[in-house]
Amino acid sequence: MPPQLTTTSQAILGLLSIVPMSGYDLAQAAEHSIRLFWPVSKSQVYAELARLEPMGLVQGAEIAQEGRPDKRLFRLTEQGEAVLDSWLESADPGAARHRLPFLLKVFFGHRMAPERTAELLREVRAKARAEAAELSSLLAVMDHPDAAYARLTVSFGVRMTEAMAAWAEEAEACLPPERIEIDPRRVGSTTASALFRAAARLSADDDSGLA
Amino acid sequence: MPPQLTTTSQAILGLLSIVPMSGYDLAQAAEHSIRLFWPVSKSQVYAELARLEPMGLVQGAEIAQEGRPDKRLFRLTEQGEAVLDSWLESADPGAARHRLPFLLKVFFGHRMAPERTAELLREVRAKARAEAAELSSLLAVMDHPDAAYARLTVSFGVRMTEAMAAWAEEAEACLPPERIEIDPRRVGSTTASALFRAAARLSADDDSGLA
DNA sequence: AAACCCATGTAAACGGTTACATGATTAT
DNA sequence: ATAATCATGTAACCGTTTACATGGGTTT
Repeated sequence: MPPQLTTTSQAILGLLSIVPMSGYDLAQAAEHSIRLFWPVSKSQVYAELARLEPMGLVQGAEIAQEGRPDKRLFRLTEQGEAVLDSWLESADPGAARHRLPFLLKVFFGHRMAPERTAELLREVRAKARAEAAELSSLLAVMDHPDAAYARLTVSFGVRMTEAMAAWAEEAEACLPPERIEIDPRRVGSTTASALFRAAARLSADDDSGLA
Repeated sequence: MPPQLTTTSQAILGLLSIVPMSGYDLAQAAEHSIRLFWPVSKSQVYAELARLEPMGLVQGAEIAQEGRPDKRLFRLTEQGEAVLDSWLESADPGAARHRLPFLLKVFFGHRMAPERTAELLREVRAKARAEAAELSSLLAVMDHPDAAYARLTVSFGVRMTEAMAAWAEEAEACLPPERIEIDPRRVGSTTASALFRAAARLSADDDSGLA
């Protein structure tokens, strides 16, 4: 019973379940495949390998090379396969985490003239459209039947970026015509209540305020 | 020139730009408003306040209370407002980061019978649908005109969760009928190449393999 | 009686990123 | 000449989370 593997550890095991690789290869593979939904930095790859090997989940073999540095080729051990598979087999999607600075900026839109937020929204839309296009053309090229699962993750990206672009467009049209003035001095403001209580999934009545 | 504020710092400033609040209030407000796209834990709220106050961006005032613990009410200083506004005014959306464990599981679907992945996908769809419904009913209740920007962030959530559910449904239908067998022993496998080179946005030819 | 709300923090760990360090080979 | 590729790592830091600590008041 390995002492609590992180999702990143499983990611490393998973990549090694495709081909045996060196740390260098792993870092590149991660960058070119799972980066968009589970980034793994180069240093962390080496750190993970150093953790996983003594646990017996992974095994490295020194490969002498000439003309370039020697390397250690890592492969999944049987124990490693078992650990990976037992993680995969639980249908638990795990906790998704998002950090989207631009939504913070939108949320605080009351500080700005609506045109500022509109500009931001156009930026968001442009980026989303560009990414959607890139991913779509990637999808078109991924015709190898064995890449079925990889294609699903890319099509996820297409869906999300398209939805994002659509939202940004709609949001721009929904922008208030005038700047929303919120005076923090107005203590117990209905605005603050509306903002904070809303998300609390509670009643739609009462306006006694926060303070 | 404050020495490099984090996005979380800006989030605290932003919340205080709505109403002056105690650390406790801030933590709750964050939990009930920006949590889905920028989570801030209770401890971190206090840590941020302790950083922001000596920088002069925020100022706390002791409020004596009876019947409950005293508290410190924090308000934005003029300098704090300036810092917040200059951050908001740049139309840079910032770097979005996602961590979606279920996409990792999908990506490694070749380890499992397709039915296992199908189960996962159904789980994902159910969760997404539930969240979409919750956010939609939230939206319906957020009718206060001053909550316009907050509503945009919620409608973003609706869009994303709906897109996610739609993807999960489509993905389930796209699942390969048979398990994809990938033998890592087959060094230089075309599969590995297809998976890893694909995302590199490069040529669609050549199959010399990785190793 | 037990649990939760208000209110403030500290301490420790964790997961992860960035920068640094080294060095041969190959491509531009 | 310069930069990029291959290859492996270390060290320091950063942002964040979790658990701990305390204590009166209110609600169930």
